[in-house]
Amino acid sequence: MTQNIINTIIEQISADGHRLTRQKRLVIESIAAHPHEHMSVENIYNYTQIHSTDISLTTVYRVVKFLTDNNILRKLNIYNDNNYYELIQADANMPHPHFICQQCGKIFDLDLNDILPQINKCQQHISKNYNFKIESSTIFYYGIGPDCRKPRLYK
Amino acid sequence: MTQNIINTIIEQISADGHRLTRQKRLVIESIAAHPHEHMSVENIYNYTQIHSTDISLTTVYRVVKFLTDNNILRKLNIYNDNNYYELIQADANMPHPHFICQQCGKIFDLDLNDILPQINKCQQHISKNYNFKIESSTIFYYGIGPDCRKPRLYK
DNA sequence: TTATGTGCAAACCGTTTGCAGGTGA
DNA sequence: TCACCTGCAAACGGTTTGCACATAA
Repeated sequence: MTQNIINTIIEQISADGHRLTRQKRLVIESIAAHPHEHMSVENIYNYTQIHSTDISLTTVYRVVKFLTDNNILRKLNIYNDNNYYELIQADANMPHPHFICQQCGKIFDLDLNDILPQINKCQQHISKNYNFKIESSTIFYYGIGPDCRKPRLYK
Repeated sequence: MTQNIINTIIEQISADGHRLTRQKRLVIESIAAHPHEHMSVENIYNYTQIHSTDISLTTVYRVVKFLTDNNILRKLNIYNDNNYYELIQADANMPHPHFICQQCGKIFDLDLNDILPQINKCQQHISKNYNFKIESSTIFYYGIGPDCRKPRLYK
């Protein structure tokens, strides 16, 4: 599973004629090992250090930029000023909202298959009424997540 | 109109027991004079300088933070790494999406009264299925805006 | 009068860059 | 071989902070 992700990315890189270095491989492995996390550059760097110190923070920045430019990673824009990245998988073109818990900071991916019709209706409305050509969207909901919603003490 | 906005904000500030200084007034006037723009701290600073040089960039940062903490401004999170701010008006609790033109960088406010039912349905779905308490949301669409969509040369 | 606000310069911190040396294809 | 990649240290740019002075209430 994780290995599949790694292989796919590596194939994509060489197919595009880019070099596969030790450092790129390290970053890719670190990201693919945590496919459902949203990681900052520093997070990724820390993961790489577990397996090898043979990579610098500068290079992680460069590889992350490389992966983002090549549509393997996507940069999220969350209001806490840190930049987070996530893997772009097969569902790349699906609207893909996130929920951020304001208490613990955890980021959740939302699967919106059930309400795709509503989402699409919104996009169509906007395209039509404003004459916009929509290429992508980022949707963040902020609030309190399930882990931080305290159970009632009595009912 | 603009004066209304200014008065409302000033009232709110003194009602909350905060001091009203020359500098705060300058920032508020600069923002209120352009109620439909999304401005960076530097933009705001530049507007203040038109009317008076009696304010520093540092103070603009501090006043913007003050206004944000007091729910007069809202910070937007757009992927181009600059922080932009907008006035929170009476419609504060309405979902309030934006569209960003990737060509010219212009930011558009979207009025979604017509499709509020769809929007609300999405939020309800998320709250229910994931057990989230949603407090706010930021929705950005990226693409090409009407000004940058070239007219066809022939049809 | 005095708690707060302000200006300046310096610190901060995430990110980028120049350069000399290393390495994948 | 050689174009591209990497590490280091230094630069960068937006933002914050410490401190002495100024000012609204």
